[in-house]
Amino acid sequence: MKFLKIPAATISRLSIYSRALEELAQSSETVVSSKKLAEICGVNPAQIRKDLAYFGQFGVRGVGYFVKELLFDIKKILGLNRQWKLALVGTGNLGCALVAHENFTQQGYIFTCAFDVDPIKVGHKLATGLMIHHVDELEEICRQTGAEIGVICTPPDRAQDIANRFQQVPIAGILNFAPTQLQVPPTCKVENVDFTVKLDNLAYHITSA
Amino acid sequence: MKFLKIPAATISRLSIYSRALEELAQSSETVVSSKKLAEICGVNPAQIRKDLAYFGQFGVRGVGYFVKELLFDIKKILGLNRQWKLALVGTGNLGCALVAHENFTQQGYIFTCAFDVDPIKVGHKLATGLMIHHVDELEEICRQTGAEIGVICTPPDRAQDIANRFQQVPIAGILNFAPTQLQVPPTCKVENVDFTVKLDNLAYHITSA
DNA sequence: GCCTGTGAAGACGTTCACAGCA
DNA sequence: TGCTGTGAACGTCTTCACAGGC
Repeated sequence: MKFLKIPAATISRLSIYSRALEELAQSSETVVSSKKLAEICGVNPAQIRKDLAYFGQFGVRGVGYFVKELLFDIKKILGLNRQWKLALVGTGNLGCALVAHENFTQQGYIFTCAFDVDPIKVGHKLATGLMIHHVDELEEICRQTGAEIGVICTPPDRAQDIANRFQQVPIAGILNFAPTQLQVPPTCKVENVDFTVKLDNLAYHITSA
Repeated sequence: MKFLKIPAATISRLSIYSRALEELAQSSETVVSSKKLAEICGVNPAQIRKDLAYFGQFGVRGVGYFVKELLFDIKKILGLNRQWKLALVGTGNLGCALVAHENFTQQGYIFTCAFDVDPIKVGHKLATGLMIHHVDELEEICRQTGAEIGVICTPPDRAQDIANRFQQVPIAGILNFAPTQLQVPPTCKVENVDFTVKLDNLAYHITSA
């Protein structure tokens, strides 16, 4: 079924299903129907079945889905059945908050290196013990530590330069917190996390309500 | 033209256009074509014209758009021609990083109050001077400070409770950083900022590339 | 000639409705 | 009976292509 093009929205929902299933597993639920899972995740039940259908058949007709099995399968689909090594660039408030964020580690995302341009920071360690290197060493240290995903927490005017350097490593994915549209080759996947856009959405909806 | 239903994606793009136009204005560009703006924002030129068409006619045929005028108009559409008061709940690493975030203030988003449950934090001030109140006082202080948008930076298991309390204020919009699907009445608009979902997207795309 | 504004066409994603099976 | 799996219908968003106007 890998031939069909899978909607990006499907992947995001799988991630949400996975979280819901983890909670269900902790509540010792063994079976869940698409209807119940849909309620928890706030989507249409048919949507869940369609999303899963892209990857195979995971349920039992008349019964539903076995929570642990489905969780395992979804994690495998998403590639979460292993650890992912992250490289942080920009150790400001936000960058530090991310490194300290427990959810990441729980889900198998590990920061293996951190970078900054501030000479006062370079050579020192973050609260978690992670050493801060100068951005000039980015390519070398990323390769040494085997970083696979880059996390950009720099001011917007520095972000594109960092994205370019990541291509030299090369790094396959970038999580971009800088409010800029990065230009990268198609071999590199970028996901933007854009607080301001989200706030603007709220402002618009409140204004025109 | 307000009768037509406007795609959510259009609003998000307007926000991105607005940022691009701000940069153009700073570079002293006076006119921009949909083609050029599209390149900067990484979208189709027709998309930009369609997005704007929902709200009126802003360009000059054969010429393009006047940067400052269009910027002004888009900001007005989004409701960014005024200040917005934010209430922060959860003063962990992430919450503190947000309060300190300069982009917010620049765009007219101001934190007017902060809350936590930790008795060690309550009564103290954040680095910006913002006093931390106990969550029990949320409704009262939000009303006093006129907070319009709530920002949830609590652990996921506390997020729904906070969302409920926000309804009592009432608050019209929530920016939710907790990895949970909040249940709220239709009068309250929620925007989720979900790092883990984004990382999972990267993991998936890298894995199945 | 050039670029916007926009109806029409096309692509895409979601929901329906029911067949298939425990 | 109950719930999954799925083709078909539907609705939405994006892109095309060209008319309209500077």
